[in-house]
Amino acid sequence: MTKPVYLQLVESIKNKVHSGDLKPGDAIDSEHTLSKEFGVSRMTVRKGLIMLANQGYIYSVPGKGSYVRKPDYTRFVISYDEMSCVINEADKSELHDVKIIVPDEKLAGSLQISRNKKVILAKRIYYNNGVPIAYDLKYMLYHEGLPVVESEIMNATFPDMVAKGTSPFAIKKELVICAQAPAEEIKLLLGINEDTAVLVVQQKLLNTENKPIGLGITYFRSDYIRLRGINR
Amino acid sequence: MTKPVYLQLVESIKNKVHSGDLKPGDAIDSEHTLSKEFGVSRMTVRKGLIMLANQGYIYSVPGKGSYVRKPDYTRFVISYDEMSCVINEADKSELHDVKIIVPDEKLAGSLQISRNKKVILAKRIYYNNGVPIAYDLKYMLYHEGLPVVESEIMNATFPDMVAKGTSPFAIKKELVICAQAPAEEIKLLLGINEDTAVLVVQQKLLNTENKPIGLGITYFRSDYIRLRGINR
DNA sequence: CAGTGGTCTAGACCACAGC
DNA sequence: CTGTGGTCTAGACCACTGC
Repeated sequence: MTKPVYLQLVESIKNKVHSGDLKPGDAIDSEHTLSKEFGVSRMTVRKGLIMLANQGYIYSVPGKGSYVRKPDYTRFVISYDEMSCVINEADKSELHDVKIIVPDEKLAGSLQISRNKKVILAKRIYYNNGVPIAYDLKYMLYHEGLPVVESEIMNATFPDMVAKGTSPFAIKKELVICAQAPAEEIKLLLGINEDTAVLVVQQKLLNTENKPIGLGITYFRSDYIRLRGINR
Repeated sequence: MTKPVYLQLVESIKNKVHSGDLKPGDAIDSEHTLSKEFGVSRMTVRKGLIMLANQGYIYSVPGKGSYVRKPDYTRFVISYDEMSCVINEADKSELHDVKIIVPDEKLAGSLQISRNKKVILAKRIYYNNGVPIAYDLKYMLYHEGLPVVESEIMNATFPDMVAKGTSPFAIKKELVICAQAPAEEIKLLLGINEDTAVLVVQQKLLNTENKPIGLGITYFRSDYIRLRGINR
């Protein structure tokens, strides 16, 4: 079983880049040259170069050539899901409270709505082995005629809850991560004292027009959560 | 100025997915069908489909067809750099201490080295407008014949410091993010009390064989840091 | 002007799914 | 067997770059 030619070309160039044979800014041989070197058609060469470009190794300038890109050390991919990002996955979730509220100024600003709109607030606590490890608040725009039933709030994922009726692709999510010393309410709910901090993860859901349609804030016990990221 | 055909095809299918006309799991028309529909060659259709696959919209099964993928809400991209991720960028960095140490058991484990190897430890404090906002520890494997000079430690990025001599592409980074109540030492250095938590970001640098070659731990004042992530 | 990358074609052969 | 996606070719035309 032999690898397709365009993958061989990808590997060949990656090796030169990894070994330092090609350094950031260096020019790659032209597509014409590579097609002769590898004895393949230009389309096959292009397929490989496009893959290298997608993976951040090179970039191309029309009329000039292709060049090795400087790697970006600041981009990381993290996998975040409020139920499974804790050290030992949350095994139970308990609905603490659901109500319809009138937003205060800060929330109205976050959701970009006027303060006379109604908002659904669901409070939830996540457990691991009986230990409360996270306190979760979810704010959703309230729409007449689209009642939220408890089973949905318990079982659906946040995007599913908010995106009822629209395509799941029509949603963007933004995360904001920070640390806090726990407020009194949170100390009580999670059974911690001031020696334990909380990691706060805010999720904002946006529709295709970048209008907020939901806001989630999760307070994790610092001794039960670790977010992991990798680059590339 | 008219868009290339393969981009028109990409847009067309994205629209059907966004509108809910195509739902996750649904089959896309075959490449042959699409090439007739759009009046273009099959290679042009494939270029569009490959782009859609790269962007997570569809996946292809050889011998069967292409299908709409279920979106992944758990993947986020964050941009992290210890100097510029704070709310107002750190404007000054001060070297607090540099020394060569013998690792304790935990550090030796983290770096996967034996405890008789030497490690360089650089302690640093970041400031914003004169306020200390972060305390930073960097551990690097010590190699004879590769002296670390102070100017490098002050000015180089962490990967550059550690990767001297090797290609910058030959490095992977892993992040671990958590919250902590500040230890006494950190309270003093950052001038905070127990009402302020710290966000801890650990960076591990790995070479191509996945061996650790450097470890960085940064303690940020919780009131000065916010990490942001977006999906897709 | 010659060389470069970007787009596109009209075929071809293959391995694979499913009937 | 037919239909599917995966690979590949040998051309073509275009817009752009730099001389």
